[in-house]
Amino acid sequence: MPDAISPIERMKTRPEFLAAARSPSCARGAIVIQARNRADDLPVIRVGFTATRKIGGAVVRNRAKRRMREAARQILPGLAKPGYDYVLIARGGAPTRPWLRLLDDVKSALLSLAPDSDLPSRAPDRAPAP
RNA sequence: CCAGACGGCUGGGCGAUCGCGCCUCCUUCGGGAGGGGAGGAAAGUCCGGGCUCCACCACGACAUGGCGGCGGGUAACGCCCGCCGGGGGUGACCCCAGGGACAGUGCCACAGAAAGCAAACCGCCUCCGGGUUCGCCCGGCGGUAAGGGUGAAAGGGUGCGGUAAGAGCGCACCGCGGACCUGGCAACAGGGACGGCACGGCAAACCCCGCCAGGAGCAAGACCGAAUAGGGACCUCGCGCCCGCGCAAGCGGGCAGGGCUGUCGUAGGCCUGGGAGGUCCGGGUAGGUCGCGAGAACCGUCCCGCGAGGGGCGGUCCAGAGGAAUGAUCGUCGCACCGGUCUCGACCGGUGGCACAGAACCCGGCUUACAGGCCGUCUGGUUUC
Repeated sequence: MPDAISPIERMKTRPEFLAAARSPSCARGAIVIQARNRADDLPVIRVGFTATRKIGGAVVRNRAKRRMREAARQILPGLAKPGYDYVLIARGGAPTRPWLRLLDDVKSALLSLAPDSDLPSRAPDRAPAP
């Protein structure tokens, strides 16, 4: 059933990111995820990645984006909702966090942001790994 | 073997499974196959160029900024090489903004009498006058710069002679200036008649001299080009009344009408005297394409040169993104660290250990960052033969 798999696209322009920034977010471990219901009829899932200069230089930022991109490639097809935009923001531990823990962070954050869960209250930030 | 100096290289290896962007080919348009995909600094953006557009389109002058031993290399440089001079080191070697102070102006703190025309604070000495306890003391006209003291620096230094005391006053050596000679393309080096010491330092103070520089930058710039709004031309429909010109189309003027004059009424002034639809044209925004990688290229080799480098021949094609690919995970080996065993050199186990760091138009440099490892040349010391 190929029609059940929604296409995943990349977000590229600044207005898209700004729109997502006003949406509910959830911080888990080394990442923060913002989810926005675009409220249009297109079933596509869109993803964007952000790593600010606060976490390091170009090497660290690129590494964080690559790991988030790989994690999104593995996790999103099962947990993302069609018609939504997701923005993954790297926190300090994103380049060095163990890979399986990083996958757990993404899964957990996506489940918290699922539209079924009432109360979009932000979960308290889990303490970073020791 | 130890310590050190200099130059160069490297920047984890192999494999498996997924994946990314680019190019070529195939395709049943779902995709598939193949190729190639970060650095020595890609960094800082500090110099020099290429390439674009703008300006002047010739050159010069001025201003501003930079550079500054000499010769060479180079497209060019503030870079590099060789040499010279000065300084440091036992040495290999390292360091130096290293033009001009008789073109001019200015400054030299503190201390000191005096800091640039030379002078004289404490002193020293002849002579004159006075005093005297006969050691000398006081005052004056002069001579002098040896000694003292200050300073970063006090108008050559040491010694001998000389003198009333002194003084390049004379002499020797050293230092300084130096016509000229020799060597060198030159910076400069060696010698040096003679001069008898006259000429202090600061140009990273202004300045002078010589040389070099127009400005902005790939978000440069070129091409294609929607939608919407606005501009122009043409066509169709519409266009109250009066006057003038005209056969007509139409043009001009006036009035009505509309707008503005904060609002309403009245009066006045100014502007306009109109609209709708369609087709086409040009400018131009979003967006797209180019610029965008075969070159001051890389590899090998030969020749020239001490070297930087230059030349010949042969071969190779080697990243081109645009919220930005070049990755993720695992295994194994290597290295490091920790723990244990022990036949002291290995073995076993563990590690959330393995440098600095990511192309963005492209080259040549400089500077800065960098775990570990490798190679070469040389110096000093030590041991053995």
